[in-house]
Amino acid sequence: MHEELKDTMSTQNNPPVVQGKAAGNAAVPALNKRRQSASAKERRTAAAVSPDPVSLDDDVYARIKQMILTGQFAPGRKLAHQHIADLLAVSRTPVRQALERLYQEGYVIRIPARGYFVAEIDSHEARDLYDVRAALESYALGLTMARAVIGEKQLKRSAELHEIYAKHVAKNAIVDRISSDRDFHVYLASLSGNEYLVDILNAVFERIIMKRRIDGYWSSEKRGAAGLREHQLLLRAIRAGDASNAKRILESHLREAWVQYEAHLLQLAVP
Amino acid sequence: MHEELKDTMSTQNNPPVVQGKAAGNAAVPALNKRRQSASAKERRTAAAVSPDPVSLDDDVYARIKQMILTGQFAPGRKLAHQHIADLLAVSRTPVRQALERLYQEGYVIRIPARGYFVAEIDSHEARDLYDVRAALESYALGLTMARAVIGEKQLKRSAELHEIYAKHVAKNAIVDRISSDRDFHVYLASLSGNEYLVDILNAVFERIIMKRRIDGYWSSEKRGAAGLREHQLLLRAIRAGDASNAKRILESHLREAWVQYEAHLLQLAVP
DNA sequence: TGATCCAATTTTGGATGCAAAATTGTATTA
DNA sequence: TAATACAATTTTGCATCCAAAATTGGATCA
Repeated sequence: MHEELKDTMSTQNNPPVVQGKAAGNAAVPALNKRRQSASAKERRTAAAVSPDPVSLDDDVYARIKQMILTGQFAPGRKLAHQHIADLLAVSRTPVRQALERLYQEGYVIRIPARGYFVAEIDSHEARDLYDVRAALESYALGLTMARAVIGEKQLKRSAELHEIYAKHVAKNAIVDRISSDRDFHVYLASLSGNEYLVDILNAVFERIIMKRRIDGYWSSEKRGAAGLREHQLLLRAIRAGDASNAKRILESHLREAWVQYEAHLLQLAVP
Repeated sequence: MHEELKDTMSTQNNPPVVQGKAAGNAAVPALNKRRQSASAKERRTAAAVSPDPVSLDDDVYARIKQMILTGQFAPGRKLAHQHIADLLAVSRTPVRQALERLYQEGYVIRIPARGYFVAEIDSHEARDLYDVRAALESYALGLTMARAVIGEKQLKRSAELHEIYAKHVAKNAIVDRISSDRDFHVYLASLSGNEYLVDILNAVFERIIMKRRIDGYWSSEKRGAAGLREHQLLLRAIRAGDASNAKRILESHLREAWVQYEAHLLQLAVP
């Protein structure tokens, strides 16, 4: 036990005015705005002018995360404080701060006296991710159909996102296709009104996309086209207010996506 | 852009031997062992003897979190570095590190140049939490029934956890009841084999329990007894391999739990 | 009495210092 | 040549220092 712990939930310190929002994010990726850097010295002064008083922490965090997501920092790679600090031209403090955050989010692992390393994702975890994704999306859809009122605006927006996705499929623009697919799905989930769920779903998507990038899995054109049709069916069912059908379509869509990916993983493992 | 970024996913640095496990935790609470402290100076030397080389960071993190969960640090309260550091007899560095982690997990909010504050949870978020809980548990149960083989060992363990819960209900040991209820549910979810899901579920539970503590909601004895019966029915259905029935029971169990809590929240809001 | 400005103080956010532990590289020995 | 020992170097993990910003507490003025 420790001394002087008479300091409990006493009256001390009034809550700040803000409160209430901004909370509510466990499995959460950056809700934090980003900046494309500027050296440490610049910052202090620049911040006064710029309408973007983001801390250096956030900046460093975003940049390291980006490097991990894009594969510039490969899985397993060691992330030494000094090295990263030199690379980004900052001191070690914000780097540690950022690594801690990434550790919490699971992008990085930490071995007590040995440091931080970019996390690996095995195929077992990939399956877990797909399952969590299905759990969340499916439940969100149920909520949406059951209690949210889907207005014209929402339908229009869904269709819009669908169109964007379609365009990328047509152009076979791989990276854009994947990110617009994500946008479509996350938007649908967001109609449930459950922000917490959406936050987690976003984090899950980010990891799935990272894993896919690592595995070089961009799925086939055939899958892209099928996905397109499935989205279309899903939208139709939603529009029709047919909850059970919508759910069925979504679940089979997600299952199919996983099956294809799994096949790719197995293929990687064999030769 | 930045200089010297020719340092990409180059060969530099071999992966550490460990890897592979230990990863896979986004919405994750402490997977980290704890220690009941010891001042900074003690640590270095003590660590050599103690078989518990946990960092001070982890310790501070666990202790602050505990204080938040138990309400010693009330929602909205400001968490100033120096103040906490004095309280725990460490320097500000590990405190900042810990606060950052708590921020990432959503227990604390951060306002850029103003500091950290214990997060509030509104009733809207409480509902979101219950929904995410339902999404995860329900899906996990589906997975378990569909692909996991539930052996005698698992059934026995479930029954055991159920018994423990029953005992606490009987003794009306409130805190124990809640935590054993959590153990029961998390164990069932873990049978799905999806660790990622379990991690998130644990985080969700932790927040729900915190929120309930804040609201002084320990649920009625009546609800405790009903919950007990529902658990029993659930176990029976699982044992019988009746997936759809099990799922139905679980979902209604969770719905009921929420309805009761919601009633409490409404009651709080009115008078 | 109540609002406004300003100086003193606190607090944040970041940089650096430093001891212990881990890693690496080299020489010595078998 | 291969294994071990050990010294030099790096890295972690925590403490401390410091400038800029925010907060506080008066004093001043209306």
